[in-house]
Amino acid sequence: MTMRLVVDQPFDLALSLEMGQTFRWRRVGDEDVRDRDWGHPPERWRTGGGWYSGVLGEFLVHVRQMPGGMEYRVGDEAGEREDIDLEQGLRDYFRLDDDITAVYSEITRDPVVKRAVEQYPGLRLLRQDPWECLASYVCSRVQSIRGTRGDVETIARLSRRTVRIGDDVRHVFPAPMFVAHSDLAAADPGLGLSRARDIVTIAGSVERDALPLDRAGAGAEPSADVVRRLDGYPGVGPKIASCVALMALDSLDAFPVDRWVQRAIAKCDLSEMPHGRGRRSLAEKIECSLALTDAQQYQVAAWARARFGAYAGYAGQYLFHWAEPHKERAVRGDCPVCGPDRR
DNA sequence: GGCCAGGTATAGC
DNA sequence: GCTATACATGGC
Repeated sequence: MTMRLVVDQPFDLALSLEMGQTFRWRRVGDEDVRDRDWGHPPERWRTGGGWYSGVLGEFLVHVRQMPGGMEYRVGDEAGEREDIDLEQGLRDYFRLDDDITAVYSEITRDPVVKRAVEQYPGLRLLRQDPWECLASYVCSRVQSIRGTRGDVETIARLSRRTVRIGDDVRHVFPAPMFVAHSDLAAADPGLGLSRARDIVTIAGSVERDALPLDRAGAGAEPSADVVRRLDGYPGVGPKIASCVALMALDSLDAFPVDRWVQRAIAKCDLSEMPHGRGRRSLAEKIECSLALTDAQQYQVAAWARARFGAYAGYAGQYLFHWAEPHKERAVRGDCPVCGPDRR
């Protein structure tokens, strides 16, 4: 049975699912979600009508965009559960109760963010499962989005628990316990030893104490504190910690700084960027795409909060997405201070 | 073969 | 606290 969900604000399903904030959605019928050619105008990649398959908690869901909202269908196991409010579950996952118009009016005060929003309207943050989000972003460490998808799917198979809609069979993402006592490195050689080891270690830690990933608890404190705590997991630094806080723990002002966001920020007015203590100013390092220290990433996040406001994380997602198709490599020799980029 | 990918940990200053 | 470097794998 297919059901409808009304969405009365900008909402681009394909963009929100495929841009690389989450890694387990697939187009139904395709073997894989292929990387889009983001450089083309939106008409080129907006699928409109195609079904997507994703696993939310225990359930398999298919969704597709329709005029005025979206349609969805679920597997039998979910259809039989009358205690589950699927529609509300989807509204929560897609953050449809966020007032995206209000978000836009906040973050588009910055002209660079404004351009990004105008180019990719309807890009939404998602509210992901914290443990899956954390494991996924450890996989994403210095890896392509495509490769990350493969690794996350391999971890999912560890649960050995499948759900299906028709021919579409997917795996439920395993609880930390399964991963903690698995040989992940053997299951996924492509993941690499260090990432596999970190994920297994984190799984054990979360199995013993899931409090750092508790959404309700995180909601009560400043995002900077949430991020700092996640930063303590092995193989997790400021960037991954910020991603989890933003995309799973409702810290909408968390601001992950990766290569792309750093490149995008270079286009912003950096006059208010703190100088930093190093030989080069923080602004210079950003303009020249030099590596930032952990402390400097936190300084940039604080700058972003001051500049973009309480929804700085939304601004960051638009900047991430906007930077990628431009594919401008770091400054490349025209930086008077640093010379050729060395990142 | 070289460069790149939604970074992090570590040694050395 | 900052800088440079190793790390591990696959795609182009």
